[in-house]
Amino acid sequence: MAQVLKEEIKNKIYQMAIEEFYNNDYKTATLRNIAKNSGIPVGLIYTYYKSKEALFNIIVNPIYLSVQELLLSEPGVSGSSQDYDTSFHFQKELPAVLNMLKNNRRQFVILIDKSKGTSYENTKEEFIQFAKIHIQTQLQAKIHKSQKIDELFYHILANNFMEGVFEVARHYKNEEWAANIMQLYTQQYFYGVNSLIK
Amino acid sequence: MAQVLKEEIKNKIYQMAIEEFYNNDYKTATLRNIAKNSGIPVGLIYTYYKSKEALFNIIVNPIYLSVQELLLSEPGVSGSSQDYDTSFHFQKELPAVLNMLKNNRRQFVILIDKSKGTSYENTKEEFIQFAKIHIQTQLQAKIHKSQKIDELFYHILANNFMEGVFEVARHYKNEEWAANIMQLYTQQYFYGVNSLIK
Amino acid sequence: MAQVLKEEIKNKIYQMAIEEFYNNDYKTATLRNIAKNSGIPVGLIYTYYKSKEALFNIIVNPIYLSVQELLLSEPGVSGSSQDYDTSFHFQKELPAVLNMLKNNRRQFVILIDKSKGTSYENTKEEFIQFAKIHIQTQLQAKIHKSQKIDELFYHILANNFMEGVFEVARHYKNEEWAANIMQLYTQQYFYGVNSLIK
Amino acid sequence: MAQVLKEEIKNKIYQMAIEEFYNNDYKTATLRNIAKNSGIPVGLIYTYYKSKEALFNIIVNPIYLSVQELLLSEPGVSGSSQDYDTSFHFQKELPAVLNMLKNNRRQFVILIDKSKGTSYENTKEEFIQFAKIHIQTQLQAKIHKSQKIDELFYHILANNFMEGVFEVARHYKNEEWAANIMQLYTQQYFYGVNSLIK
DNA sequence: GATGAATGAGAATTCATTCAT
DNA sequence: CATGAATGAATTCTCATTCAT
Repeated sequence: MAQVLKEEIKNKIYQMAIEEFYNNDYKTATLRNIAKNSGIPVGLIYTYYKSKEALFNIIVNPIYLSVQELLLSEPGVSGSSQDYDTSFHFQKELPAVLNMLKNNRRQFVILIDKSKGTSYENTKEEFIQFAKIHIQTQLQAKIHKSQKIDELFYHILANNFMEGVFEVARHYKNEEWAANIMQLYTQQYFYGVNSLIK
Repeated sequence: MAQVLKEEIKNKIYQMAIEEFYNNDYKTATLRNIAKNSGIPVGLIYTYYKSKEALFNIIVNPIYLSVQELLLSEPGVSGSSQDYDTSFHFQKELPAVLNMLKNNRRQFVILIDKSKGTSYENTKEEFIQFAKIHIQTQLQAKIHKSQKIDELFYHILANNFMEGVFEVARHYKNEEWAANIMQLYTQQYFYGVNSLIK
Repeated sequence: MAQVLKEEIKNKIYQMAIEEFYNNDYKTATLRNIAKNSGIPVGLIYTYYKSKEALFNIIVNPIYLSVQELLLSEPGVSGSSQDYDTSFHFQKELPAVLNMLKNNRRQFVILIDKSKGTSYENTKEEFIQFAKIHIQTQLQAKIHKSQKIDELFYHILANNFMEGVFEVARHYKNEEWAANIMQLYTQQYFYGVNSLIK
Repeated sequence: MAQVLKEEIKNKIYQMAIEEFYNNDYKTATLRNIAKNSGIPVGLIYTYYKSKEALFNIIVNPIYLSVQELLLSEPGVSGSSQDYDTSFHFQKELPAVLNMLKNNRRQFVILIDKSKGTSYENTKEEFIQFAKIHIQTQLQAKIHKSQKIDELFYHILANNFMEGVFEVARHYKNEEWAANIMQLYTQQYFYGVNSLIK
């Protein structure tokens, strides 16, 4: 039961830390607030988490890893050649993404928007880099060799694409809504991208 | 020459403040760092700027005003009916945008990405709202009445579009490069948007 | 016992703050000094009091309220018509005043003499105004209509009268002493005032 | 002419310093303000006055000396034996006091009310002590030996009396007004005092 | 002598983290 | 283990005074 109690407290801290980091920054968030909202003394946080940064990491790291995995996964052999749904093999990952948003959207937003001052402060950029590689690979296979496209343009496409996900995370309503938005916006995205290909 | 010296230091502080705010946040940035990098004692900053926030405002306000003006300007009478170049009358403003980026891209990034904790913290959202209104107006005129589109989707489109500008600002190389990217990316954007209109 | 310790320190700070504010001004007093004299680090003050001003207020506010109440109280029905003991119904309040001086004379002096720069900086004047109203009412009922007395003279009488209380507070020895002084000085005051009435 | 100019500047600083010390405290007043209001650079103050405290002293010292002199002067042989006008030989000094108020009332107020933090911070008390000695001497000559009066009561009488002067200084309107108030208030004061003498 | 920028010593305040109980 | 007070470093900001020009 002590164990149960401990888990409860640990979890309460975890939840309130999400609340705090989500509403503020890493820097702006205070352990005092987290403790107060958890109904426990400040010192007790250190029984469960080594430091402010460790607490932040535990919130953010699982999402970091799983999103990283999604973004690094191989495109898979999509034999079909429909224009857009194969691009960036995104359709395949969509359910996983929606699931992540459903369960952990706030951790995701913290990771992306509130991590300045932690070791995750470059995560957003890193994710966009991963997306960029996919997009670049796919597009370069399709466009005419002579058509020179700046590296950074792929970056912007990637950013654009990823920002769609971030925005859904930031303004999340419910699963259906998210699925709907994502469908519309990937359509818009891929039609747009295909327009670049003669 | 004392006068020259004064201007030099004031300017040095200004430049180093841009550096500091750009690399950090408003909150994370310290006057200590700005002073150190300017080679002056901290207190001297107050000879030139009233406070940390005043220094921030002086960096950011001119850009705020000019971008706001761009976003609030009337669409103008585009007689032609080519699909995308009339949309959001963006082509018209392009030169002004490129010019702003050329001269003040870092101030712009600070305004957009680093202003948490200042009176400008909602600027990014504000700008996206302005863009959203344009986009919504234009799209609603074109799509079939029966086609129901979530408010948030317009928001995402607007965010997406604006993020293109932000990204160019964040990774700016040179004028040509920016012009080229912007051209590509607005094309991609508008073709994508048009795909939504049957 | 930790609890006891806590109260002890809080009280120590409170006492040393009275000491510091009493010997200096609000502005001149420093938390550094208060901390040093309390044998604690400066930051610890903030564990017990929200700010310098909050600490000041806690010292001064109770006295402010109780004295205000005394000064606003109705004259009451003094049937007798002896000249001076009805004037300004002061005799009635005397015990309360003596009690206040006995227990909180230093807080009272701080409130009156050291509050420049706080929200209490006009308290002395405010109290004198209250006294002035009483005095004016009483005197105007007695003097001949034709006798014109400058508004400011009532102010000086009120100031004079109140200064008697302030002086007792500033040089307080003990209860008996205070009672004695107050008796003498109100007598002197009211005989003087009566001399003005033909 | 350089000398004339110098005198002008020196005088301007002097005047603006009076303004500044009068409206604030010694501590709260700033040389920056004085310089700004004098239309000169801060550093120039140091050409004419050695330090902030020196400037304060020059404003306040002449008044200090002349009031001190007034208060230390011998009662003189007032042959007449009217009750109150001989007491404290005040009538004799009245013209000098009125003259001082007319010309230097603000310096006087600064000396009395704003000198905390300077070497003059005890002047008010000192002056009251002087007055007390007079009052005590005079009263003790008249009252019955058996009547024991506390030392501090004389102090309060003295304070009371002096506060009358201070109040006139603080709210000074014009010479006539001052003379009138002083007459009324010394009357009130001495009748009151006489009431103590059987 | 005049100038006003530069200096440096505080002041209030905030927190992550530690540690005695 | 739990507690929350204690610590100390860091931050913004203010000025009297000095000093190079």
